[in-house]
Amino acid sequence: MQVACGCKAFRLDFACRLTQRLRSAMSITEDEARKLLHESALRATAPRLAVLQVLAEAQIPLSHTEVLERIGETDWDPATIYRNLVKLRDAGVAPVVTRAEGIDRYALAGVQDDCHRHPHFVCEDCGRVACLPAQLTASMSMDGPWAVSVRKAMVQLSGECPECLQQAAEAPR
Amino acid sequence: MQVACGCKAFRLDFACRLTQRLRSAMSITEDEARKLLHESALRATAPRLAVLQVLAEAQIPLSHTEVLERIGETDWDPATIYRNLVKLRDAGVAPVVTRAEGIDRYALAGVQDDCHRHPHFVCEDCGRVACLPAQLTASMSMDGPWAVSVRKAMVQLSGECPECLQQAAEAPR
DNA sequence: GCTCTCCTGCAAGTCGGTTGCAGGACAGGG
DNA sequence: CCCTGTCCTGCAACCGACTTGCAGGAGAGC
Repeated sequence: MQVACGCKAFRLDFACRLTQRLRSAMSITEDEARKLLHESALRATAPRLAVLQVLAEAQIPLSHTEVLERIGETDWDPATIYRNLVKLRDAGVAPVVTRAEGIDRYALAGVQDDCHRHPHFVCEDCGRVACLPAQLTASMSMDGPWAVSVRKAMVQLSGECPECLQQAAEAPR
Repeated sequence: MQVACGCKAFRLDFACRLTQRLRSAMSITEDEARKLLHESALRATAPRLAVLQVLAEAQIPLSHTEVLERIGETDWDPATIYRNLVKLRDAGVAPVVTRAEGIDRYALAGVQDDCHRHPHFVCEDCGRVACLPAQLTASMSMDGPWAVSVRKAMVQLSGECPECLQQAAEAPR
């Protein structure tokens, strides 16, 4: 529950454009990472650069735990990695693109053309997440490699409900 | 991560038909509840009947915590209510229709025409869940009471990924 | 270099979900 | 109507994701 500041959307688009060049690179040089952080007014610390690197290399959205695994053995605290993900998320650099199974997964904005505004698939067995084509139609579930896999679909929208909007309008802080 | 048994889908449809008559009633008599449980081979215990009652009265999907709140002060253990929800879910009587914010919410199958196979809206402020029209189109976000509310949309599909399907085929248990 | 922030490690705490165990309650058969 | 096997319940844990307070340490502009 937190209020999104007005500049958030802008920053996201900004970061999107900034990282556009990474699209097919699937990795990021330290200089690029530092520049990206600088543009977002974030300090370039070792764990933060590592998180960026991991997210850039991943072709799928990663959860906190998955980022930890990919980083491997370090003496960085899990909480530090977590806070870095939150920072990057708030800066619009690495938005949460899926909350499948109640687990937030982050992805570098711009690594995918559409900033991950496409459906995601969660495996009920292994828990891994995959990206699905944006033009998801009824026919899609009938052919292609995912045909037999998709068993359930949920469409989830979020924002502020009319009631809360009204309350906010009545009692502005 | 658990394997769905083959009969699950059948049971769900079965329960759907069974509770079809409850559609607009928004409540359930004890006899109806007992019958419903009997059809699903579940014992009719006091907490279980209470859970059914609460779910039937609710017009929206409820989480474990919300069910507890609606039941009010009792000496039933929260774990008992939880296990009852799980039982009802597994029997197809009360499937999880949304996992918004990582919280499972259950709804009586058949209380809604479409067994809740429509999009759900989660308020980022109060956390409450609402049901949205099934025929969700781009234009929908432009008019109607939800117009200004919807800020984010996620499409989440799940099942077993091709890789896991193949492993299961290679090493059947 | 200096200093002001921001960041980190440590430790703890929240919350939803889940489970083992022993005793108690339900329901069908006798 | 009782008996018995099975299912259910209460209690008390545990797990994993997410969060946060605090004190000390490290970036970055001047």
